[in-house]
Amino acid sequence: MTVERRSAPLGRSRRPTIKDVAEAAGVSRSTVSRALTGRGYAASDVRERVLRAAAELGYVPDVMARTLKQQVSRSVGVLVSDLRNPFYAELAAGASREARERGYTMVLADTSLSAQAEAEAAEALVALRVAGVVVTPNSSAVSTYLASHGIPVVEVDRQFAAGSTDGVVVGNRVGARTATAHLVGLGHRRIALFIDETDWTTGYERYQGYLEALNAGDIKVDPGLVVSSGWDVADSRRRALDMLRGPDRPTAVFAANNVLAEGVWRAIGELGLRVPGDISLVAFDDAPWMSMVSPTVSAVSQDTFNLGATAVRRLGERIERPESDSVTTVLNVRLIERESTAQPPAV
Amino acid sequence: MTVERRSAPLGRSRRPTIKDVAEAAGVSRSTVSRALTGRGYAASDVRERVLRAAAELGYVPDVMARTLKQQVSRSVGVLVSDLRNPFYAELAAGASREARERGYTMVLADTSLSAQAEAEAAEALVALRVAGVVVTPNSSAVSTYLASHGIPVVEVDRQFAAGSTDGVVVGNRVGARTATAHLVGLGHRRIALFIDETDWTTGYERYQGYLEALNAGDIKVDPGLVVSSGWDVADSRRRALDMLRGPDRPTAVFAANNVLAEGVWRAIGELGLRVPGDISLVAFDDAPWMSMVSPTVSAVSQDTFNLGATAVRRLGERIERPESDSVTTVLNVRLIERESTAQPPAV
DNA sequence: ATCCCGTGTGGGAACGATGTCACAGCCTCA
DNA sequence: TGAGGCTGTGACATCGTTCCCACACGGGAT
Repeated sequence: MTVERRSAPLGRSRRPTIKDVAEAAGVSRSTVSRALTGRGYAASDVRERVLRAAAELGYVPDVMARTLKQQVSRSVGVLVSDLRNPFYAELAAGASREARERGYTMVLADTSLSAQAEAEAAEALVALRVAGVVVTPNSSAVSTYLASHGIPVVEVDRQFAAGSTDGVVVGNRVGARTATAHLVGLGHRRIALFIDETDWTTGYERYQGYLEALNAGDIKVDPGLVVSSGWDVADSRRRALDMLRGPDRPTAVFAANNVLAEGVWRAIGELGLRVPGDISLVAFDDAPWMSMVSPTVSAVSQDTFNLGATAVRRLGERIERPESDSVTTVLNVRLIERESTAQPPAV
Repeated sequence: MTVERRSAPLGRSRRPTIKDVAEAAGVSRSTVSRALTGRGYAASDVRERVLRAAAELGYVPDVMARTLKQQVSRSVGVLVSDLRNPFYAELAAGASREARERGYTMVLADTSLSAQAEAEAAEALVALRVAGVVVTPNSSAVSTYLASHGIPVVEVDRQFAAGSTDGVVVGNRVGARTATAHLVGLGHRRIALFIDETDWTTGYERYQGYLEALNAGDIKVDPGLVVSSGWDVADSRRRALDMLRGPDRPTAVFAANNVLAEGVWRAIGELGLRVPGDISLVAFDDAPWMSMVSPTVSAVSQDTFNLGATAVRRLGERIERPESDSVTTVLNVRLIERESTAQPPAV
């Protein structure tokens, strides 16, 4: 790391306040407020003068003062698990755009899957008096805490407080069932499931979808084929190596999210297995790499950007009508069939 | 999109203020403030009582009021171009972690490469009285504007206001030179450069690095091999198809960022060219897919997470000592040699 | 006894914006 | 002419917090 030195400090001067604008325009603070916000009377020539004075001074109303007075801010909090995961990044991007379109400032925190960080972030949001919060929750703690402070919450991707807070999720069960049924339809009977955990709604629903498809195909569930892997690629890769090196390996794998799919993909590559000749692979959550590798990977695609945008939209509605019944919005998913799935190898 | 209905509104009650805590503890507001902030005297038994009362009430100090009074907030703004690009997502993740560690709240906006959105975001940050801003700038406008409001700025990834504001960048020139020299060293003489634009410091430096390596190898620059592509994958892919279908195609391509590399990669795949047999590829900016595809793609890797973290750290220092000279920090990059680069095909 | 100092505590004025309220003009209509 | 209705403006209290200042109390030195 190299450091070069350059010059130049910068002069600091007091930021203009509404009072400065008032003096410059020769009117009172009240009049400036009315002219700028458009609430209340202001003669057109006066309004003109005020606007010009404000522009000349580069006046920007102080959100702190305004919020303090009005007791309601124009910012929303967004809490995501891990920005480095493209899923959450895209979700945040969607939230960001929708927030901007609705005139909200977005306060974003990456909770890094740590309960500690999540709690701190939640408290910071309460302190900021945000108008509402969108969260990809790890427990019901955040929703409960925020609700106790009267802050509207929308849970996105997964739900812990369904029934008492709004939620925006995707059709996890249907998606998982479709993906698994696709494999069954191709003739697979030994289909492994890689999943992170089944306590959350996402994992639970995907697991159920997997089971449903097997049942529908009259396939007995083999618990040895259901791998409850950890969070990261490394762990998933290790578990996949173990399983695929075994004697009685599956002919197909359904990976319940993009991280697990990456681990499985790497393991397959390392073992020199051919896809889909030796083994078929289908993933939940279509990550960019899946359409770039060879063979391309079939995946259940969720519109993640839209997921984030929808959550913020729902939050906006909730803020406007706090007393309405809570709603769970389910976005549809679709299976994209690519090259990684085919008939099982002849025995 | 399906919608289910669920029940339950929630009781709203006034948020506890410092006054409520004071009454509960039987002391004055001043004493509560001293007890909680630790500034000024407070007898230990009184402090105890106050802390307990605050905890019981679930009191969270109002950041708005505090900021209004103190005229300095504990939040920083982060402006990035496009969260959907893993580069910016990772940068934001780094910024997020560093901000949290330093006790700052992060206000993040995705400016979507639109000057309009950027200007709006900047104004929102001024209104929020953020302590400082980290930005991946598109012009010098933001830095200038924020500086005029006395808000410290750190430019990250690229610089438009070098000399007057701090910057955190990577060794673009060295990285590009190394990557190109790697190709030259393998025997390539027709090396194409895909680059977005050369007006920004990133593009300019990478271009210069490319030229330097060619010069060092006594290779005459062929302007026809320098492609100034647009922003997105689709555009880059199109330009790559054009070039690689041509009669006199290059034996190697250096793509100056991950988006351009993706476009080139897709084009190569569509044309059925073999990497590195027919053509070598090296990219600036190591994206996840580059180590997953086959063959894996050689790339100049920058520690993007660290880039974001460093920028926030630098911002923190600047906030503490506003008058010190501005500094440009250059993070080192390194070339990761993978499978996509080899000797040119025998003629 | 008086003064002074250290230790605690409370009163009250900010910070910047909003919005209610009162009121000053002016016009219209009875 | 006086009542009443508009239009337009300014004074002022308020939001929740901080922090300067005044002051009360007790003890030690004069």
